[in-house]
Amino acid sequence: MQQNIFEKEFAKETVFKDRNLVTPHYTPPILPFRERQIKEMGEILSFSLKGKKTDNLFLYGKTGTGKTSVAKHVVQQLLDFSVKQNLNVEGCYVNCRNHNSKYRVLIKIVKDLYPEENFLGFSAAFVYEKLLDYARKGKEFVVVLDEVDKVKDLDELIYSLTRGNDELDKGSVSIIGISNNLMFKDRLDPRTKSSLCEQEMVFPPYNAEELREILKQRAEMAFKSRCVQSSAINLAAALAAQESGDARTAVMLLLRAGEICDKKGSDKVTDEEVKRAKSKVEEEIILSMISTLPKQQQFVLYTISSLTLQKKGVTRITGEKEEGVLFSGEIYEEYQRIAKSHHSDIISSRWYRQYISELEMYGLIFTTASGKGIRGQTRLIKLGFDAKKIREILGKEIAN
DNA sequence: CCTCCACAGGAAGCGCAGGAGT
DNA sequence: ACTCCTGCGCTTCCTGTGGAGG
Repeated sequence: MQQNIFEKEFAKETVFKDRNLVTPHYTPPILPFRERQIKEMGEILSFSLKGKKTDNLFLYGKTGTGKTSVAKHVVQQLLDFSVKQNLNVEGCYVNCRNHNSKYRVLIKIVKDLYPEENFLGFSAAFVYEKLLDYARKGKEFVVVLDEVDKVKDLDELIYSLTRGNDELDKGSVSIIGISNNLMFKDRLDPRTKSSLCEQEMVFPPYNAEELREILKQRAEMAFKSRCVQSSAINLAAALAAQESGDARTAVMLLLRAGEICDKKGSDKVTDEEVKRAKSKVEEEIILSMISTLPKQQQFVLYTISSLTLQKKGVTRITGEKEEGVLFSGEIYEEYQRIAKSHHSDIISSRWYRQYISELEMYGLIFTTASGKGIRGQTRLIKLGFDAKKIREILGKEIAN
């Protein structure tokens, strides 16, 4: 008799108790080291329970610092409490990466309010009225806009949402904006800025100590008991902390390490698996950052990684030596050659500089102003990740 | 000291796509 | 269906800057 192909997979030994709990989507019920932010946010939102409009709130901090988790957590608690006490508070979460225009955000909100109806195709004004109708029933409405910097016409969205408050005598609309881009705030229309940022909260990165606690807590929930060595947790925390203090990377390390264990039939996560997971997670992070970049920007980054591999280092006139540092100008020249050889257009040097600034913002490269020993004013550019990996990944990306 | 270098980065404008208004 | 409008990606043009070199 032939064996069902799933039988073997199903019976396979695993170190996981519940694998879902170490995926990035999962929000744990307890958020360590964010008590202050939770309390502060709770205080701000509590006004809605008394039937008042709460201040709009803007959260920022790097990726994996718990912004989304805290926001979801507090809003959920608010809604739970509201239901229990029979109060008129309503909330909604929108990820603006998927809903990246005023219209799409409004559609998403209204669809959450009226799940059985479909508003796709209706005019923006109609959808907006629908939203106000809802608030007119005396609802205090809290909208969480995650990755709010991705909205194309953000000024108008914020304006529309806040304008609602003037037209309503009962009920209100409050906004919680989340962003990991600090610069973005300064590019906003001053009016938008002042209304969105009535209150602000900063989320600092976690340090190694804090990450260790977080991972310990997750490991206990997600893995079978005694399947994860404590030294492995320490290592994962240390690795994530020196990279960025990003809890998401730290958790991903644990997840991939566990998967590596399962694959080779081992029943214990040790330093060895974490080390191997590190390279895998790094690749995933690089790929997720790189794949959405414009083609020309990919060429620029590819050029930087190629040159980094070719050159051993720059000797300054002062005698000190630095590894893997490139001049802005030489990159642009090489970029033109590479783009040409791919029969691609070539961007102007001005726009190239713009791309360089963006790459720095994403943390893919580091730049420093040329100081003593270098003639003229230029930027010295250094890769933020392993050159070989970036070139390898980009090579595939550019090919298609 | 002045001049030149090798860029940085602001301002203005251009062509295009996609949405709103009619 | 048609114009009009607007944001976006990009170019062109330009002024600014810190140090090298004479």
